[in-house]
Amino acid sequence: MQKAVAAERLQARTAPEAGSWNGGGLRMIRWLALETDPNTSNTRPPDFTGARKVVAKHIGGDQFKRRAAKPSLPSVRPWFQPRLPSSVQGKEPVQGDAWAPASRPTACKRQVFGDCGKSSEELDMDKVTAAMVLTSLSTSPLVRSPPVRPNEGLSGSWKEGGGVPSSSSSSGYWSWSAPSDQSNPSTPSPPLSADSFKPFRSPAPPPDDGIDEAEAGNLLFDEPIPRKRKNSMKVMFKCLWKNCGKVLSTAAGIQRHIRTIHLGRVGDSDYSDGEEDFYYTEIKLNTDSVADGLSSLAPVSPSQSLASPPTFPIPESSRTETPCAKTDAKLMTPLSRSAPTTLYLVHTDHAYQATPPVTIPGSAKFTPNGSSFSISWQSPPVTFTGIPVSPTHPHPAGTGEQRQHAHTVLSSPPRGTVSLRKPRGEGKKCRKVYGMENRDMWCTACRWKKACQRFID
DNA sequence: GCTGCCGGGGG
DNA sequence: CCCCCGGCAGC
Ligand SMILES: [Zn+2]
Repeated sequence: MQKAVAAERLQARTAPEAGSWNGGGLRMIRWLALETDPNTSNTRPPDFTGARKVVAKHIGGDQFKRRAAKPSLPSVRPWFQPRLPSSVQGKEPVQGDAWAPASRPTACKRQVFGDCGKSSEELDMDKVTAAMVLTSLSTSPLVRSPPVRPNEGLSGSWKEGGGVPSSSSSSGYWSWSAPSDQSNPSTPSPPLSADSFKPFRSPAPPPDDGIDEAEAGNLLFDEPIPRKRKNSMKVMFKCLWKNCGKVLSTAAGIQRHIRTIHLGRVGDSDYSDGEEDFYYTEIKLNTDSVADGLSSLAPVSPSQSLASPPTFPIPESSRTETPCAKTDAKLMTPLSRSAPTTLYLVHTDHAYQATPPVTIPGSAKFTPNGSSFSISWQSPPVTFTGIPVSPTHPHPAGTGEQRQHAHTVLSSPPRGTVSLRKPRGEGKKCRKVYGMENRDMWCTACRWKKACQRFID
């Protein structure tokens, strides 16, 4: 079996240049395949060392060239023997249910959140967003970014947007509006209408924001769970001013409201200079928007429950925020177990720990043509989340703090010309494992400087 | 600099 | 065919 896989893989990876391989390569594959099996290696003539005519050139190229084989047989064996099983095991986890065991603990974490139905990122995002919104209503990452909010703990993505006020309009206002918007403690500035502000108000904003977020998510990944609503909703305009949740049915109205109430513009004097735009957003209201809003926040959303088999009740819901965020990458695994999105997630996971592109196809034919690529690039981005803790991803991206992962990010990856070159095997190969001195123990492929057949990625 | 390995070549 | 190696590219 392994052989088959190995061979296939070899073929697959070389597919792009299949032509060359077809020639002699294929043949070689066949051959190498035989050798792949641990047992077969034993089969090799015991005098394999003797076979080598080469003596040591000098240590170069492959470093030390084939040095006169030492009487390694007996001594080597023990080394080699144990190796095999290990190698097998080594790959087992990756391909198989490596995650199965580990999943349990992580799963718990996930559960805490109570939302297991959807993709973790999305959830996180939702969460985060919701939290933010609650804290200070006024946000709509995608659309109009609210002024300010310089240091945002969580997704710093929009920071940019917020930080940069529209050039037009009086910057003076910005100066003070910023602090006000930021945090509740001391908020002298906005003379908002005290009436409309109260804990109750909060729920209102979240819904729409949440929706936006969610929809964004839809764009990025495919949303498994059907979102209710969508039909019969009316467009309203909501004031995003800190504690003002005023909702008006007309843009003009909301603008006026903002201009007069929040921006302190006197009377009607000047028409909208556009600044108001930043303080309101249009929302689609459903009859029971409130209920919805709550549900999105509460872990017991109906839609979600459907997807998640909540094994554990997990009462407390306290600050699980942070931990969850940090684990987001891993969370996917456990989640996959239960969620319908399994396949997709699994892919991600594997791609993550194994190797990016071409290697993924465990067994399927998979041709290096257009569509398939999506897989390769998809995985990385998926893991993203603007959250600080960017896991172990190769993409250094240089700046650790860089914000702006942006939702747009997704669009870029696919484009491209793919066939870059092979990603290059990840794990250690014979050469590294056994070392030059034990070259005899290498798999044939390695000895021939071909793709290793023993330690396949 | 080391590794992995493609592509090419020699016997 | 079997085997080797130059040389490139990722790390
Ligand atoms: Zn090998």
